Amino acid sequence: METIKVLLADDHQIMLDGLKAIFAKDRSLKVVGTACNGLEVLEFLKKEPVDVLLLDLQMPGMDGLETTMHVRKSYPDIKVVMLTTNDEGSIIMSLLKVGATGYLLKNASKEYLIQGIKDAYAGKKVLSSHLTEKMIESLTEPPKFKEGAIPKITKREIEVVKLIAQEYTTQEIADTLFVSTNTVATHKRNLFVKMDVKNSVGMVKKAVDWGLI
Amino acid sequence: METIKVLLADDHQIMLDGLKAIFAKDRSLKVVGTACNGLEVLEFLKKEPVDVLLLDLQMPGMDGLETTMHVRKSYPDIKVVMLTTNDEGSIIMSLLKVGATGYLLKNASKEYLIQGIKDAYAGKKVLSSHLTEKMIESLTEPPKFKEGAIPKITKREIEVVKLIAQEYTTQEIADTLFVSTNTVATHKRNLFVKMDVKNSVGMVKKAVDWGLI
DNA sequence: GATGCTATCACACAATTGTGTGATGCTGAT
DNA sequence: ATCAGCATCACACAATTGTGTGATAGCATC
Repeated sequence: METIKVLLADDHQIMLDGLKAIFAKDRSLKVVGTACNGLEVLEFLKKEPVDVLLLDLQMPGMDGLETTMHVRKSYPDIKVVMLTTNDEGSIIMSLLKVGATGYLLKNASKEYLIQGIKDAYAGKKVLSSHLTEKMIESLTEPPKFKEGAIPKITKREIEVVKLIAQEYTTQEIADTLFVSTNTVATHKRNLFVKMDVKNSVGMVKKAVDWGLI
Repeated sequence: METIKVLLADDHQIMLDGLKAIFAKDRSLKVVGTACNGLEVLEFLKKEPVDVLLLDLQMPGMDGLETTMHVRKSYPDIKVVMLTTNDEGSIIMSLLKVGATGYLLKNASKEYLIQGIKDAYAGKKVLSSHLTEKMIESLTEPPKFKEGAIPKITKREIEVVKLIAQEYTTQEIADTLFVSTNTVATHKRNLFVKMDVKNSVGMVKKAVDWGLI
């Protein structure tokens, strides 16, 4: 089996040392370098090939998210695994969207970490099972938490929001719903207050957030 | 340990029989009824309490997705676990968003099924590990496709988009970026063309879609 | 050094949006 | 039967947005 070349990035030296120690025990992994921020990572990549990048989410300067974006762009074959204490669902989502291959918690066991790197190298998406939960929750729950504050939006109002989101003009909405522009304007007016936004842009954004659309 | 009351719904009698046989082996589960479509499920729920609903995604009449929505609305405490052969990421997402607690494959092992029901009952989100992969992919891949068509948006233009998304007025944007309102208007104008939208609402929506924000 | 792109600005005008205020009929819940 | 909430409309006016048509200057690339 060939050796997997791993690059570690974390702004805490202790963490780097710890990880190196952990990976040193496994013959199939080799830590080819370390970096303490995103820029150093990019520098390193210019000089040496890397298979898997283990990246801390929180770093000074260029953070994990931004670094991932850059790396994905220039080196699409490198697998990026995020390593962090953070377990906020929405952040995980952003990362996966940006193209991270995996997302592990810092308090994962040594074995889990090593396996995670191997899986990532093999092209598998890696996610701490605990995080899978979180992520699903971030999809499932939002409607509940956020919506604690969600006011009742009328059926009619939702129709209006949807049409606005489709770039319809007040006039066009009025025509579509067979009401006067005044009525549509009133609906919008009420929505602005209910949703606590200043204009249609804010309204649509929030509507998407709230899953109204 | 109290018994978990399970309601099975599937349009194939064989499947129902098979599931009943599987669950009969476990003392902590009790199949209190079966249904062959969504309407029957709702009928049953009116008469008897149920803890976990094991639902086939494909059913004639009211399908799993629709049934889930109805059940979630009227009986928010019932855990809905989807059981299906389908493993399309995007569908899973829809289900989870609608409030399904889990999603299992029909070819899962008996043990896995039983454990899945128990986990769901305990409030855990259940997802076949194979499906987790799929789901993540459905989040990861889309951006790649879409981006083929994404035009080059300038750094400055992105700043403008972001501010618009924050409900800033053209005047406010101008003040923030220390340029004239004319300049901002021009940026917007160019963005409308590049992004092929009619107004700020469409622009912001598309920007979110494209991950520009 | 021509060309293309970005960023900047002007000016005017049309179109749309947002606000203030007030009103009517209908419906479902109390 | 009353009352709250919804949907509907009017009218006027301010504010903002969107468009048409230029123009200039910097910068990179070819």
